[in-house]
Amino acid sequence: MKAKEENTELEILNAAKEVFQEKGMAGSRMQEIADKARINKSMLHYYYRSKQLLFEAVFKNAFRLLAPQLNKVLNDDSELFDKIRNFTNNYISFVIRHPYLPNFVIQELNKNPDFIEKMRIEKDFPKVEKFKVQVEDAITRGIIKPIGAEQLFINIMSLNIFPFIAAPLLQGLINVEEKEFQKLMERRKTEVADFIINSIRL
Amino acid sequence: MKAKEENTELEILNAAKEVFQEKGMAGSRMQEIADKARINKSMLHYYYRSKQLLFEAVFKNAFRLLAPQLNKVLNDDSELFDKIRNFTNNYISFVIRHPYLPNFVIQELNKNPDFIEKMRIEKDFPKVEKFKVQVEDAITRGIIKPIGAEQLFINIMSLNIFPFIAAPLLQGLINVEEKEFQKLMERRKTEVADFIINSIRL
DNA sequence: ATATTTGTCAACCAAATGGTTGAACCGAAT
DNA sequence: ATTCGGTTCAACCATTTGGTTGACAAATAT
Repeated sequence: MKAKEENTELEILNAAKEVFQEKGMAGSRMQEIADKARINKSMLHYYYRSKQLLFEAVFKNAFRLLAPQLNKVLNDDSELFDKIRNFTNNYISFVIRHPYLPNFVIQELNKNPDFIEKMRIEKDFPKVEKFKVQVEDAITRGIIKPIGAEQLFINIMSLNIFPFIAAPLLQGLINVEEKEFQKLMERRKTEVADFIINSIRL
Repeated sequence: MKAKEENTELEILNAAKEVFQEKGMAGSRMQEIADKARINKSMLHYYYRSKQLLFEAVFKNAFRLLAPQLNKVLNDDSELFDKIRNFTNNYISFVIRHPYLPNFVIQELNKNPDFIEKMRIEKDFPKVEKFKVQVEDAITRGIIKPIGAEQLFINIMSLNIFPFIAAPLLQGLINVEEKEFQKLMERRKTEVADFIINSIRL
């Protein structure tokens, strides 16, 4: 019965992912997850004991998916400008594959800031140190203007992540349909990198 | 008994604001709002009929508070660079006064994109047209490099709003305490404006 | 083949939750 | 003093919700 067991467990995790990421912890219902996984509600508790634990499993999975993306900026050996261009160009593809994920992680971290400490233990938890060295090095070598690595990192994240988090608001303000907004996002793949590099290049 | 009536109604709205903005629609409990307003739960329904309507009252209020901030970028007569510096410098003060507000608006708009249409009717709903003219004018006058007004607007919003929305995540990644993070945000008041202007200035 | 463990479900359960009701209360007008 | 409209609350109510139980089926081990 091994196959089936793992199957059900995974089926639950996938259903839970969909529901939790779309509606958040508070807005999600165990029944909806069970329905989506096409199993009985008892099964959820059989495999994950409680809503809280199921949620944490989903959250950890989500974070483990997001972390490598952040590490592309923080812990990659490529040259700074390439790195910025690469991340910016790739992030949109990531969002298309996991539309609710970044916002989900950010929101639940807002409601439960302690989670970040639990995540820090993980071996691939993104750290800023290496990036900091790289930025400071680029500054001393006269490649970019002086800027705090933290600020630059925040800027890269902001410019890439925010438009997707605030999509409905921005669509409303700019007054474009979803299709047109997607085109704007598509153009950002290159424009945002240029925007950043223009700003820091010497 | 007029005074008391308005008092209770306002007291409810304030309590509801606090609870809704911190926990979102789904995570909020009518009882908690009643407790915070120091009144009976029945009063909530007496004045606002249902959770949904109370929520919408809070949301509209929140949006009406946020709109003027956005209009400082979109519908202000000041010169482009001043405008960017001004907005960037002021936005942090706004967030300190209303820490949960921007995220609240964005989140609930995500869960209910139709809300933006209801808001568009309001007379001070921010529109991008005027800003667009200003940016295109600055481009033809050779003051800034070519850039879509929409992209520039998204960039300004991203760089200013995102750090507060993702504060717990960013704090975790950069590995600083709240105090230190606040200092980073304080520095952004000027640095973000420079970052933007550096990027677009000719 | 038999016992044992593992997986699945329908039926339940207690607590929480949004909402309702009816009576009491209060200030103002008659 | 009485009436009357608006205000307040305690007690209720129906439904939802996370979670449990006990029986049964399906594998696995003996």
